[in-house]
Amino acid sequence: MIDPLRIRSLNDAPVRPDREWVLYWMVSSRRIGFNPALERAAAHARALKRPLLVLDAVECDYPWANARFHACAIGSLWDLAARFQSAGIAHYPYVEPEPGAARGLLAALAAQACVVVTDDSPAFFFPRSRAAAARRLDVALEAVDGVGLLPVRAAPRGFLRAVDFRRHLASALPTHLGRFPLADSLSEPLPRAPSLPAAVTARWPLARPGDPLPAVVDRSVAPVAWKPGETAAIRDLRSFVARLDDYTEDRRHPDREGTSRLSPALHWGHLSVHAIWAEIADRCGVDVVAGWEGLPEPHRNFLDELVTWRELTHNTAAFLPNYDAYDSLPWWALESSAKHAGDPRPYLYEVEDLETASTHDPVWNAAQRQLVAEGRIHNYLRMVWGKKVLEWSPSPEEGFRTLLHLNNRYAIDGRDPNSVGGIAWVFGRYDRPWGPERPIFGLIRYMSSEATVRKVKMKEYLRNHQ
DNA sequence: ATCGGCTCGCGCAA
DNA sequence: TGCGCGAAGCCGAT
Repeated sequence: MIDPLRIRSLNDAPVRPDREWVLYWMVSSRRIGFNPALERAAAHARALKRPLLVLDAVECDYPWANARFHACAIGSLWDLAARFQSAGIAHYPYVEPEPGAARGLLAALAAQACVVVTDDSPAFFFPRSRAAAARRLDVALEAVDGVGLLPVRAAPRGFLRAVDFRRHLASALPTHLGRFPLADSLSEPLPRAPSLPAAVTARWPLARPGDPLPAVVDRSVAPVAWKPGETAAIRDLRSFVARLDDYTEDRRHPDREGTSRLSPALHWGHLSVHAIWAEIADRCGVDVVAGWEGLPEPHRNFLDELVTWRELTHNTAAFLPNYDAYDSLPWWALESSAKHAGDPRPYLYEVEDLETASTHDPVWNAAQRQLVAEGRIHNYLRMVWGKKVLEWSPSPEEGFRTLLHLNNRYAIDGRDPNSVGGIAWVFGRYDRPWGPERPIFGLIRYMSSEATVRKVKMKEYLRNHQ
């Protein structure tokens, strides 16, 4: 059974049992495994004895759209198309050829739907687009939260420190581990797939592999080697879990690639946290309901990153107003930064200097080059990368904006509560004051490129990104 | 190599 | 009201 705390009704319109199909408007959970929204839509279809239709649309003018992100979004269409076809589910892959072309498609499919189910997600443009749909549709619209192990909106409040969120997690998690979504949302038989309505496909033609990239999409950020889609994500997951024993030590060193690198798959919804925990639990021979307290240290460390930190940042996105704006940072950090607003900045860079990795600092330049070339920065260096932009910007507000810009434009896991959380941490969120009080930083935790080179193994990394 | 000090806010015990 | 302690650090003293 789907956890009722994951389901929200977004409008007052009724379920209309005499219509043609149940529509799943797939948005941020683009997967078949452990997808409570898809599971919910399938349950409606069985109860109403109607077929299931999945709308899987990629618009071309969402914020930060470019060729890199389009490749991520479109790549999963074909992975899903094959799997929906073999499950006998009608799948409507659509790639918008020009801005605004998709307008009306959801409504056209919803006009023949008994009920519409979509993904819940607290951030980016998703809340606005759901709200617009809720106003427009004449049929019940439900949002189902497949973000994490805990339903985001079931939290009693927003949490601003990991230690407090951990306490909440410890009390809430046992219940929710007992309400796992299905490993295969389509495991139970469904009514036969409808043929897609000709009047709709005539106006919004089905996407096909090899369709050209829409002309309007920004080509200046090129696709990267990361392979999108649930199938690839599960393969990557298994290979990571096999080397999890070394996680605690290896994740610190850029030369070792000990991190999971699963963050893009989580961001695009190609992989769920449930799938990751189930895979680890299975390999360790424990039941998912038992939790990970008894597992070895590397496993616990990874799950703390995956669950505590990831779900904390989603909690922040859902509960802290303007969570991605500078002035939502903690009071002590704003005050300390303000006190140092007049400090001289020995290095000041324009966004363009940063974007082209033209600073005096070889560590920072290497991280920025990795971001541009690969769409990611090694986790440890991502912190230093951020701290330096704080140091080299005319003001912390501008540094904050610059980091969001660089991250949203290049990172394949950007535009996500998690990466906003990482950037906000640079300016003090989730952290505490640290003496001694320094120029520019004030009491905000300081990091240096020089100490980083001493502490972590990154000779090859510096060679590879120059 | 390891250790303390730097500094603030919060939950909890008293 | 006091106490302990907290995402990833840094620096200097031992």
